[in-house]
Amino acid sequence: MDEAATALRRDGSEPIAGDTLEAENAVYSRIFDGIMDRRLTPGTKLPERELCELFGASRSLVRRVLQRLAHDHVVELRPNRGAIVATPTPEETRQIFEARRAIEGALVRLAAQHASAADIADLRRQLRDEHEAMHGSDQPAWARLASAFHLRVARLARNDILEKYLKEIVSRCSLIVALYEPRGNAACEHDEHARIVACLEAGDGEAA
Amino acid sequence: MDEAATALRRDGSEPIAGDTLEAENAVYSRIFDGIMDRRLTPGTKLPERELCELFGASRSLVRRVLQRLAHDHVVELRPNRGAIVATPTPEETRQIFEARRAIEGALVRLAAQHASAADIADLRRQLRDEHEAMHGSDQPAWARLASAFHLRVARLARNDILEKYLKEIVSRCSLIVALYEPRGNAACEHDEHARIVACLEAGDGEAA
DNA sequence: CTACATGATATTGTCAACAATCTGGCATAG
DNA sequence: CTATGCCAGATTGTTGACAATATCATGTAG
Repeated sequence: MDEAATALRRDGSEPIAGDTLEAENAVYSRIFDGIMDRRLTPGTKLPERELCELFGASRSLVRRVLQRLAHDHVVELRPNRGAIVATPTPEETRQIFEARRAIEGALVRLAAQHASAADIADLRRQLRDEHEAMHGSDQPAWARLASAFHLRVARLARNDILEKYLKEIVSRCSLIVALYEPRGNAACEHDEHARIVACLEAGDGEAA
Repeated sequence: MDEAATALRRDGSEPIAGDTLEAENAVYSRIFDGIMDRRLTPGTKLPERELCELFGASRSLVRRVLQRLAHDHVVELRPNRGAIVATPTPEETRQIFEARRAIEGALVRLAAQHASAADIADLRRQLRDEHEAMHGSDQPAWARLASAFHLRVARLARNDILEKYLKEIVSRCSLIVALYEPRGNAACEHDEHARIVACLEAGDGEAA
């Protein structure tokens, strides 16, 4: 019944220690990453006591982290009934994809304006890793790299606000694929990524 | 010294009561509105004790509200030094306007797809009020109506995510004009609003 | 007069006990 | 057999006291 605990133990991280703020961010990240990697799937209960023991953290800290995750729409906070990993409804799913399309489009346009040669080189290197992982059998690594690609392009846009929005939306997409695609099928094509890099290099932002 | 308290008392609202969650939302709204109306200006301190007494709320509730506002980037939470109304830096200002342009563009496109005749009628009515307020001398009302217009268009897009993002960004814009435009000058033209409505009616979303 | 240390006060951060609410099993009635 | 009511245990929500830290005035040395 300690589903969350066993899932969270498999992340190979260090125990949490140090400054309070540091610790809070660490707990946040470990749960967030657990969701991104689909070790924590939609509907999984996140009992406070369990998280406290697992991370050696106080209840108030765990509580703050859960509220942050709730604000990011990655967990759902049901009054008096505890937190669970969020399960997007079909309507939410539609809106999430729509919003993603809109924001990623804006980001790519901005990235095209700001990208330097070095940035493009980094991106190509990333692309090569992705290619290898795709042909290798390391499926989870593939998925991680593929979404990292999107976030990297976002960073090139030099707009922290839109970047943060995309990060939030990507994490919600992760919930959706966990829900509706039991087998982790390819979400987006590798070739598309390559084409986007080419367009960025040409400074053509209209290739969204 | 009770700058925040005096500013917040001028909102003509009822005292807070009822369910805890309800009360939390009420406190959140009153502070948020205070910032939107520029009664609370950037840099204003928001001491916990003062807010507790003013709203008759517990410290933990006030604390949660401040964390929410901090997550919205409307207040800044300085460890051990309390909360203040956020003061956007020039770089943040640039990013905020850039993000606003991007998101509002996406929203208008979507609104054009979804808007019904009744929606357009509502919008025109809103526009008329705005027009009156502009020619009358009620400057604060004018500002409120003008930003309400943007949020109404956003609602027509039928995308809660992008709508929430715009709301966040609009509130940060409010901070910016409070900072950089001591006199509350016109932020955007009334005629532009009229043109946008016309484009929506024609179903032409490319008029951003 | 300025700069810096010092201590009293005020404010925020943390924790642990208590209260309120939900969960799940069991008994009972239909 | 299903449905309903109820009780014990577990979980979450809230409060108030205490600890840690910052603020500000005062005093002192340069």
